[in-house]
Amino acid sequence: MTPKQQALFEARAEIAKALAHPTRLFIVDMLSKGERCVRELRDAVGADISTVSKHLSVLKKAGILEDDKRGLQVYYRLRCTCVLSLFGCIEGVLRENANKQIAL
Amino acid sequence: MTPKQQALFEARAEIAKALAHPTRLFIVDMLSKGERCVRELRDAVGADISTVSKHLSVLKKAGILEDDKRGLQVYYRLRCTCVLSLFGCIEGVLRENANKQIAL
DNA sequence: CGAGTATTTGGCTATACTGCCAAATAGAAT
DNA sequence: ATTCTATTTGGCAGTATAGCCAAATACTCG
Repeated sequence: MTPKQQALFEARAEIAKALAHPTRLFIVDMLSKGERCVRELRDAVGADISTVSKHLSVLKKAGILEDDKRGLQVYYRLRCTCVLSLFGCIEGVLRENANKQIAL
Repeated sequence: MTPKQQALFEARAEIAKALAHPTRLFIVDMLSKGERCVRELRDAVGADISTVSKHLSVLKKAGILEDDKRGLQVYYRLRCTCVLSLFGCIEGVLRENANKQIAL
């Protein structure tokens, strides 16, 4: 693995890592239906608001979300919908797993 | 988040987690060109063979790879190419990040 | 069978992540 | 200006992950 490849795959892994958590996937899914403020997300997720806020900042840092403050609330939304096709990819693997009995 | 949703997003996160590491993404990329045995992957990755073996087992457990032993070697390959479209998705985010200056 | 080769597993340490609480910040409203 | 509300940040404890070495396994070949 050359340093150049290393850098490329690290960049990719940053994005994958940001998505590698059930709560964050849930948030992305929820935002695919439109922007939401932190409290709305907190209510849906059911965790401490500081926890939700930290998840949001992980997704934002990875470039998956963007936010803006309007009034007292901070609204988050998807920065590009291409992330959604990621779900499709992942579902593809899950379907495969269901079909061919996966042998561990 | 209902228990049902919880389960769904946990299943998805398992797959995302398996891909959330530069070395594992590199391995997936390499296997997209055809099956390889562990030693070949080790040479390309440049880590201890036990490390590579563990990465492979993570990917296999997630249902992304399958393997079979032929002679002395164990050959790994992609179980479904749908994972490759994941790269496309991720590249999409990276491109977006490059375009709109991402503000942290 | 016994030696040799490819891979996996166990064990350990170092590092990173998660989630909660409490405290800090930012801004709106009185 | 002070208070109140929404969100973020710091800090901590618990848990998980990564990578190496050494030992175990699985199998082939003499």
